[in-house]
Amino acid sequence: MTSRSQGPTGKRATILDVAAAAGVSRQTVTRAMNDMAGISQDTRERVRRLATELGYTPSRFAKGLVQGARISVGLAIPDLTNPYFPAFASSVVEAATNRGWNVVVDDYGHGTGSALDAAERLAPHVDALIGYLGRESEMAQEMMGRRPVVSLDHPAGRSAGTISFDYHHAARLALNHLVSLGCRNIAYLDSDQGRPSAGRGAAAAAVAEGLGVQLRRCEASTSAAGAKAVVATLLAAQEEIDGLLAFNDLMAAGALKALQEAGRAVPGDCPVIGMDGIPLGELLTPELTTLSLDLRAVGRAAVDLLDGLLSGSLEAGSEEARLVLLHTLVRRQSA
Amino acid sequence: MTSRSQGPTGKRATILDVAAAAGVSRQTVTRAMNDMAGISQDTRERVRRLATELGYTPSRFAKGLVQGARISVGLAIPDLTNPYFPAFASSVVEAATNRGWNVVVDDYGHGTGSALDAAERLAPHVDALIGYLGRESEMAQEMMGRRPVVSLDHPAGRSAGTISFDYHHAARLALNHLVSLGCRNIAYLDSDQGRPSAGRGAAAAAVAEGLGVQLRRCEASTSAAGAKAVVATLLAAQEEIDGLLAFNDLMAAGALKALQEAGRAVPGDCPVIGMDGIPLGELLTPELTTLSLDLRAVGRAAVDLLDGLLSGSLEAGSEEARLVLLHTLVRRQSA
DNA sequence: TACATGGACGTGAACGTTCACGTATCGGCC
DNA sequence: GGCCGATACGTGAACGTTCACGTCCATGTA
Repeated sequence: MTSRSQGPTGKRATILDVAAAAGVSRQTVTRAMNDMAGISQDTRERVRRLATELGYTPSRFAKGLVQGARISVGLAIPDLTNPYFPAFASSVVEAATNRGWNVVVDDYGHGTGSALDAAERLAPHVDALIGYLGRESEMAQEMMGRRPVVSLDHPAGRSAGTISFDYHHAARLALNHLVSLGCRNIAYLDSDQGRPSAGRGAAAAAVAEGLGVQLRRCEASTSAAGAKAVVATLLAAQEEIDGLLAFNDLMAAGALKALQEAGRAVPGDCPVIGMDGIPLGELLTPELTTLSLDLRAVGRAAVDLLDGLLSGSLEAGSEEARLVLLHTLVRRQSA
Repeated sequence: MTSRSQGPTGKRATILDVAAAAGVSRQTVTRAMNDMAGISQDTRERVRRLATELGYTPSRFAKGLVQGARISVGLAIPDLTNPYFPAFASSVVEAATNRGWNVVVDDYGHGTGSALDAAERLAPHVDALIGYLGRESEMAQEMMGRRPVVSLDHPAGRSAGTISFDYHHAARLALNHLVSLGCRNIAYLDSDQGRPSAGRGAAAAAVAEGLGVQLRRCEASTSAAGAKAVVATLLAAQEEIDGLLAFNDLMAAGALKALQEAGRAVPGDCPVIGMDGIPLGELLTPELTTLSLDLRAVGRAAVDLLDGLLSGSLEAGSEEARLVLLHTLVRRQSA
């Protein structure tokens, strides 16, 4: 309102406009804007004033072109609405910021989009990619060309780096514990899309078989509400369930609700174990026993990996670029 | 490993390298890479193959410089660890993606950083800024120059756009309800940093005075654990509290825990009301009554506002660019 | 034969910076 | 008077694309 000199209409002001207005050359404007030597205090201030007056903002493209800009990494996430992912994203952003990197976030879950859409959107704008890409990590790596992709929870993928989890180890921890509590008819509440973590259910089944335990697998949408509904019908069908392991903590929370509403005591009648250890678990009643992951460590690891790949100290696709992390059993009240 | 032609060391391949390798001109490479007309199928494929072989990735800077690139907006967030912010961020990302915009996320909370640090990091890389910036929104707008800043929860700020909340309205809803439940000694559990929402406590106090109700204000760190600790000591001190309103849902969750551990029934002995309506509330026991905000609507509104400002249909700093949203009382079990 | 048509390609210019120089002016010193 | 060193500025080139032209050649057409 005050000065509409260069409103949203009309071309944006360039360094030359400022130079002309100040009656100096490009280079002097550069010197003024970037606090360089070789310019008088007077000129510096005058140029600065003129610059803000004209609404001049240096073009990040021109700057990037000539200087080679800071690294910017894409973060492809299935669903920021599931508390697991913000916890992870938060640590990625922190680690990246510490290195002076930018993070461009894409959430491909809210539509019915695929990870590939996210990769496609991000690819032209980033120097590297981190994400839960599932089987689409291959194509994503292809789209990124030489630029490294760190893909989580998809060990089979051919991305430059990989972070995955030992689900057999996790399942052993959980099932051993449930068995030690006396559970014999254990339900495994799986995610129906099985998008990234298809391995979880298979591992649980394998371990259960090894232990000689009955494992009833059922599927629900990856949300508390979905899990609640499925467990409710399971209980209504008089299924003999005396222990429950869930695909993730959110689904465990839904299961807890269903058990509670059905009048089943937890852990008394049916111990419940969640997975991944999101902060939410501690707030539930009863507090959720879970296969915990140090989520901040996961984010840090992803960025570390990327750093190695970008700097060349780690070779893309090599053994050292494939990390496997372990879950820990955190005992709280629910089991 | 297969072909290290242009590893991380050595300069990156440019369009000219590809052109030379293919024995064609720049323009032909452009035509091949961008699916343009005026090129034979043979050449297109050959160039493409050579390009991936050389690890050629078009420079986003050069491209942006000549074409004027997609809009990218910065999102400055205090703490992705607090479930409120991912819920908000998620809707911003969705709305932005729908418009073909990029979102660069910065979480300034994990260090002891200020919003200004985030703005400083983002400013060189984005065309606009959305964020919970508190009083630093002024300086942030200054750093951004003509580029619009939409600042949340800081109505006094001089940013181009503003989204704020009517806390008097919210406090009336909550306190009226508590009073109608028979509460007379109500505690207001405030955030100690009061970073963005300093207005919440003041509004609650004012409304309480209007209603002639005793309002005991106490402060805790903005987390479930912090809230739990403070409420626990409050109860241990034998304070006569028969109702509680919390700064946000996360703190309400902590309060719930403390009440439960002190053997106080909720809502029987002490109804509890949270604020903002994050999804977490439904998973608690008892389910949390809250002053709910349509979080997805907040994000959409922010992006809409930005769109108006960028397109020029909305004037920076004008009345139309200052939105005020209302909380709604969602009754669940806790009050 | 002359000339238009169109497909497949090439070339100068432009985008907005910064870098590495070059130049003018002034004061001081021998 | 001549030279030196600062200080304060200006200028060509480069960064890697795309755009708007131009060129060349084969094919058809009158």
